[in-house]
Amino acid sequence: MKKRLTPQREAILKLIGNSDQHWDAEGIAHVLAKMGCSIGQATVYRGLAALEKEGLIRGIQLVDGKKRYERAGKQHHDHFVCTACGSITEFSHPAEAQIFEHLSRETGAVIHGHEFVVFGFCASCREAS
Amino acid sequence: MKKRLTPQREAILKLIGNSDQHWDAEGIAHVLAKMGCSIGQATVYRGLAALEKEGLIRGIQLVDGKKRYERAGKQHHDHFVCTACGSITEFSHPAEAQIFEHLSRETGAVIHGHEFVVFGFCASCREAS
DNA sequence: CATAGTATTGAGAATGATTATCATTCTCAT
DNA sequence: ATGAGAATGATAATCATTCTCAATACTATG
Ligand SMILES: [Mn+2]
Ligand SMILES: [Mn+2]
Ligand SMILES: [Zn+2]
Ligand SMILES: [Zn+2]
Repeated sequence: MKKRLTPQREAILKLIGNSDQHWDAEGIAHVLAKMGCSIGQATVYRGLAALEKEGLIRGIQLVDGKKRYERAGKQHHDHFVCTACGSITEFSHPAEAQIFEHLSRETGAVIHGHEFVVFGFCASCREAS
Repeated sequence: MKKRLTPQREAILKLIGNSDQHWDAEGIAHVLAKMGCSIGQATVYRGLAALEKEGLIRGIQLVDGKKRYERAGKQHHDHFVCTACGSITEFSHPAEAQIFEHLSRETGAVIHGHEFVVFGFCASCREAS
C-alpha cells in the first residue's frame, strides 16, 4: 500500500499550506488542539515527516534545535532570524547559485541541499536596542 | 573574579587548537578519557562554552543536532557535509559578502552571524554510488 | 598566613525535541 | 468478508545538553 493522506495529515497540511509561517511540531499540535482536532504528538511528527517526504511541505533547520516546516512551492529562499524577537525573514540572492557551482566544480561533490541561516537583529529590534 | 583556564579547559583547548577537526562534546570527552585525563561530561560542555565565549574556539552547527567546535583563528569559511561518509569540507566564496551586504541594506537588519551548510555526496562517495 | 567569597568540578537528575514500541484501528484490493 | 499493510495514540526510550548540589580550588584581602 501507499502513503495515505489521513484526516490528521490533511489537518497538518492545511495548516501549513495556508500560511506563510515556519511551524514546529509543538506549534502545530497546539493549534490543532485548540481547533478541536487534537492529534497525538507522535502522529504530528510522523505526519510531518510523511508530508515532507511526499514533497507537500518543506522542512528547515534554523539552528535552534527544533525543525520547522513551511509550505512547499515557494521559490527558493534562505532565512534571517532575529535573535531578539525571533522573527524570521526570507531572502534570496542570485550569487548563491555561483557559490554552489563553484563548490561542486572545485571539489567534485554533488550538492543535494543546503541550509543557509543568517542571524542578527531585525530592523525594529536594532532601533530598540 | 574572572574566567579561569583550568587544567581541564586547557586540555580541551589544546585538543581542538592543535587539530583541524570539527569536534563534538562526546568526541572530546572520549579522546581525553583515552589520553588518561578524563573529564566529567558537564565539565566538557561548560568548558566548551567558556572557551567559545573567550573566543578561543569557534562553535558551529551542522544540522545534525550536535554542536561542533573548531579552533579559532582560521579565516572565515563554510562547510560542506557529505551525507554518505560524514566528511566535512571547508569552503568559501567572495560572493557571500555581497549577499550579506544586500540583505542588511534591504532589510535594515544587523547581521551578527550565520550558518551556511551545504550537503550532498563528496567526490569519492559520488563515484562509489 | 587565615579566610571569606567566587569559580569550577563531577555525579547524577532533569530537560526538550524527537523517535521507537506496541497494541489497536483503519483502508483497500481482492 | 478478510487479510496485509498503514496509521494512530499512549507511553517509553533516545540523544544532546543543561541543571543541581555538595565538594574543591583559587584569589584577593586583611
Ligand atoms: Mn521560509
Ligand atoms: Mn570549519
Ligand atoms: Zn527582531
Ligand atoms: Zn563522502
